[in-house]
Amino acid sequence: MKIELRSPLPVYKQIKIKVKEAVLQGRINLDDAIPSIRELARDINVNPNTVARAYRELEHEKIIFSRPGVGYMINMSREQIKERFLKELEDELKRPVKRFKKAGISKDEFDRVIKKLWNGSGSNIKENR
Amino acid sequence: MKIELRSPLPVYKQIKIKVKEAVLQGRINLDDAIPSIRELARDINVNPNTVARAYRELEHEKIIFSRPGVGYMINMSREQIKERFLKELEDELKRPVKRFKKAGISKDEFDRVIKKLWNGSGSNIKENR
Amino acid sequence: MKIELRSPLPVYKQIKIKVKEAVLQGRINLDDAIPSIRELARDINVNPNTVARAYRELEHEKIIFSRPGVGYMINMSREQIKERFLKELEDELKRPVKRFKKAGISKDEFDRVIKKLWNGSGSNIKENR
Amino acid sequence: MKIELRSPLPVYKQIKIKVKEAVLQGRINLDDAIPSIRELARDINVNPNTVARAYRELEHEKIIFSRPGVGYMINMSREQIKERFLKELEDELKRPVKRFKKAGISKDEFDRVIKKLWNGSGSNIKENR
DNA sequence: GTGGTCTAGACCACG
DNA sequence: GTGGTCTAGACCACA
Repeated sequence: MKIELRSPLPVYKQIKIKVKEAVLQGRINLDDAIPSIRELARDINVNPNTVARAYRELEHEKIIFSRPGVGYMINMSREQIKERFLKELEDELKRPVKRFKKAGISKDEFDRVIKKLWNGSGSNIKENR
Repeated sequence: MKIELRSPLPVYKQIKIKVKEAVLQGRINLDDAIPSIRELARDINVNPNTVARAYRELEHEKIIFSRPGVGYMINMSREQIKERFLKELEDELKRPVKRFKKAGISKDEFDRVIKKLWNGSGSNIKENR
Repeated sequence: MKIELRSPLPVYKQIKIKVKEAVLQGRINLDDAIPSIRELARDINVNPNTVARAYRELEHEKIIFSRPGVGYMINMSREQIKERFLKELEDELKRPVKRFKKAGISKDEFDRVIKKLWNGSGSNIKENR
Repeated sequence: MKIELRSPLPVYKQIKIKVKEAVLQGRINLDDAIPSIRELARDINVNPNTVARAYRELEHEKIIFSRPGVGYMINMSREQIKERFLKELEDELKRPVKRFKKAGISKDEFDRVIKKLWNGSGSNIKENR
């Protein structure tokens, strides 16, 4: 797991995303254990409180669950998480799309941008909050 | 100009967007004056410092220029601002699109979401920062 | 006389410079009249108060003098004004030169920049305050 | 870091320069933390808002980056900052040099002034904005 | 009147 | 503790 420190996206949110992505990519599955808070914190070199916050929220979203004394496990199927993920991304796209329209930019130009973004996928540092 | 004080989008950023939109929509043009800091602050009921910050940043982006003792004027043609605006929105869309791909979501599903967003354009209060 | 409205250099200071330059370039001479406040204000499309301020300061510097009922005349020889002008420019160059040195930039690099500036002289809008 | 409160150069601009100089002089390096807003504000006895403004602008210039909850870090190599610094100083010198030429002053006289400025480097209080 | 800088102090999110 | 936003109000220079 790689955290982007220069990103304005808070670290705890980045961690949440990474966990979900790991399931979506099939790297971990339902009932699998995920790294302990302290282990992960050491690995990615962040404050354990930050990892704890990410896990706490994931637990609250019922994506993971904690087995005291054992650790955290995945609590949701890939399909369910995918559904959630789609909804989140949709929310994130809402505002820019709305701004496109409000600025009087044509659907053609919009489609061109979207296509360009889908095809070109180089790594980039900047993130949205 | 209407500002959403409860939006997670900071007020000063909302102001910046509104000014750009006003040019894109042809409501103000190159060399036109925009409302004075104090006037706009009164109008939208925020502190003058907040408006000043928005204007200052627009000035750094060369979208407007200041004439101390006179006011702020538009410094960029509609076309130039449009270009900038497109780039900004593209940047804002980059991350979510990349996450779409990373999550192994198909182009079909992606297109479906995009289409839905473009068509359904009702106002919504929830925004991302 | 052309005033650069987009410049951060206040208009009244630009006017002062222009008057001095006119003498230095031999376009006006000792005891010649310069445009009246209202005339100049109309010409360059600025507030008469602004021209008045420029003239007042020029008078205070003994570069012009007013003959009530007649107008303003040049009060200083080209040579004297040149001397003043040199001193002013020297003052203006002081700070950047100092910063060059403080930043640990070599004399060679400095000389290269100076040479480049002296040779390349295209028009530019930006000014220092 | 020493700030001249009486200088016509605004405090926030002085802070920006000091940060850049610190990197140029090798006192701080890429990825190093710089003093926190509140700490620096206390040290140089100015309001935290003033420091925040300086840092914010440095961030927009990509000289530093912020990790909310952690602090600000240097985001640019010494070489990159040097390049920027040179360009800034060049911009600052442009106007006065142009005026030298416009006033019909010879290259010899100009070189004499430049040489004098480079050699005589005593501290001086008067500064241009 | 205008913009530009600065202070004092509040409240929030992040780690 | 850190940064980020915002308010309230002061003082200055410019037109």
